[in-house]
Amino acid sequence: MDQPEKEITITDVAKQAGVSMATVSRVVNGNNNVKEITRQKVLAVIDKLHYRPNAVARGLASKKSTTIGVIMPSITELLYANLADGIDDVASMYKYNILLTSFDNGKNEEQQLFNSLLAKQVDGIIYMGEQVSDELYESMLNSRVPVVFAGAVDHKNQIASVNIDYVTAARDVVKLLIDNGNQKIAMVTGDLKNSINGDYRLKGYQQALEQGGINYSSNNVFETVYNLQAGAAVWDAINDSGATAAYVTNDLLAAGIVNAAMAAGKNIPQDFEIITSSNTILCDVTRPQMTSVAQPLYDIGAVAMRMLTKLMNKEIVDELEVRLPYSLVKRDTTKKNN
Amino acid sequence: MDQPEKEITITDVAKQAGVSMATVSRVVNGNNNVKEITRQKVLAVIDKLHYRPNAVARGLASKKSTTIGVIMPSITELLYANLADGIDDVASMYKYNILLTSFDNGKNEEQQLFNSLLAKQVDGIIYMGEQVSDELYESMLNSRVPVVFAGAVDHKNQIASVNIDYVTAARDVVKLLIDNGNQKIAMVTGDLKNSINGDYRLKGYQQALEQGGINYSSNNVFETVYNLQAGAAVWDAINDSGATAAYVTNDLLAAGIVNAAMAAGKNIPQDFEIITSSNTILCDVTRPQMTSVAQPLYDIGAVAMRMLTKLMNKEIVDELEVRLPYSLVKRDTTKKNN
DNA sequence: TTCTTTTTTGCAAGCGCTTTAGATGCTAGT
DNA sequence: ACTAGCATCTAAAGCGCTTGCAAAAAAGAA
Repeated sequence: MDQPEKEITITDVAKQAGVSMATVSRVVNGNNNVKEITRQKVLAVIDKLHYRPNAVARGLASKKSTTIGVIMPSITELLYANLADGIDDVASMYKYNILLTSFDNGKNEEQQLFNSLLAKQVDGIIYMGEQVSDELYESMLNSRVPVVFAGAVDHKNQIASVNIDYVTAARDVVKLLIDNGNQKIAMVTGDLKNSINGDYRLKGYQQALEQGGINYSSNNVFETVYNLQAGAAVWDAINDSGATAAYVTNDLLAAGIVNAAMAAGKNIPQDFEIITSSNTILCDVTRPQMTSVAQPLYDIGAVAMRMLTKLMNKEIVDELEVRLPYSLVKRDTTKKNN
Repeated sequence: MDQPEKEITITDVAKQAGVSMATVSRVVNGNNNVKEITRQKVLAVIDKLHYRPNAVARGLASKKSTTIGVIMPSITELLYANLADGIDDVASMYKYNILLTSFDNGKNEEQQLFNSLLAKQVDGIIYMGEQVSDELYESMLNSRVPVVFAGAVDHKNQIASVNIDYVTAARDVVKLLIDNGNQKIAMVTGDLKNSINGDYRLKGYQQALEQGGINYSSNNVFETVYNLQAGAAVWDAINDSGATAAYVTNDLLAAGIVNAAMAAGKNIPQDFEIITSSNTILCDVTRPQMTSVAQPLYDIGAVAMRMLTKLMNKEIVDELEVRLPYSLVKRDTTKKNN
């Protein structure tokens, strides 16, 4: 009884059903060239034997693994978790499995992850990192399988990507802060080498200032890391700078700032306004609740995955660089107008 | 140039290096039976050709995929994300890739996910769901590959699992609430059919009450779902019940309650105390910050994965049911004693 | 040197499935 | 009855790699 019951293979099914392997294969793969009665016969045997095709063998023979690779920074960051959620749903909708790899920021192991995914013969890859090295970029361009960026920008615009327009999003919210009467607005950001921050958001911030007739000063840009402590730590500097509002690029960081400001006795939003950038659940948890750019994270992931299916399928993709609409969710860290 | 440059295979390497495939295979797999000079020669060719072994072919030939499957509820729930984080780290430490599958609670698709993972020839599976159907349980027991539960209990204690002692954890915190002078303590929980809630935590809650000489009443047990709105929604009922403290089984739910109570003008912790159960980042984000059972989520995931490696390796595992120590992190939703 | 051992290699048989080329059996047309 | 034309099906060649077995080479032993 307890002996490792031999796995049943396509041969077993073929034998029992009195047909060839090829026919079983056709039935399993839904190929039409099988007489209905034969199909039934085969299906019956499959059912009886609990036959389950070996996906590895299938992959080797067909050169398709029905598996996609996902490269992401920490899975515990809500931003990425939400993107992954969208990817996952669409992937399973199209019967793809997900090979998940994440990297500790810093170590340049992304290239390695990428290679290992290729070695596993994934049919496509979704990348959600922050900055790709030239080498990795090169690998992606020459890759045998399609690559799509989700929530990550390709400055050279050669790789498919799904994002929101970070520039206008930043500009919009900073404009709102200006309209609300703020003259000195801090931008609190993560690594500026990440071009979403350093190129796009910063540009939007600067554009808004310019349009509002406010001089830009790098002194108002606070570069730090994405965690609560950093938020608390940076608060004093922000406050000392005389800023009356802050545009923050990360919800957790923003939560830290909100709490630090509250603890310092600031009255939010009357004395200080804050807008954050991802609209994760954290925006609803803090008190006051945070106004935020609402990135359609789930959708970004979902659309990226959908795009990948098309690419894998050699279908034409009209637009390589997709920009999904974002909105602004006003909560309680910004003043209510009229 | 743009023609799909043929993938280089072990044959190419063998030919170029003037050795047999077998030798190349040995070199690649670190088999010792290769003369050093030969090894160097082969490695040089591998390097030159950028040879990368096809993991699928390897898997088929060796019957090992160096891939494990992970079955989890929503990836966006911090609890699971943290478990997954630990799993991921240890998995990559042991060179395993992760095939991630998640399910929308409710639909009984877990069995299907399990089967699809087996079809993909994973070498082992980590399960993090809440309740396994009898059918699925049976499949797991008879599975060709080992299965480990992470943060999920096996009431029948036949499948390897890693958890904390939910009973004593619940008892401890409820005892603390009693010691703090509360006579009527609510338990706010998710689905009681999930045995972590319905069997373990509830039991701990009851034990603490009993030891404190307080009568248990199911009226003080509030069963709901895990989100912010539910927390807000259940608050009135809790308050009306006359409870002066609550033991909550989920951080997001707890955050909802904290905020609702504060909004209702309650003074926390003087008027109302709250203890939650997972010590995720949410505990630090709310104001007041939440006292919580500190489940070592990352470690649970890591240990589960480590156990799985042993199981996959046919090593002996002394204890099938691992209980990791938990602690209690006192923050500001409970009174400071002296 | 010759015979053993031991170390290195190569051969070739699969792993379980897909897929192409061609066989077989039917139906219909003439 | 004979053949063309389809619908079905089978045979068998891989897919790229691992691995047991045996041969070849190298190293000792006598």
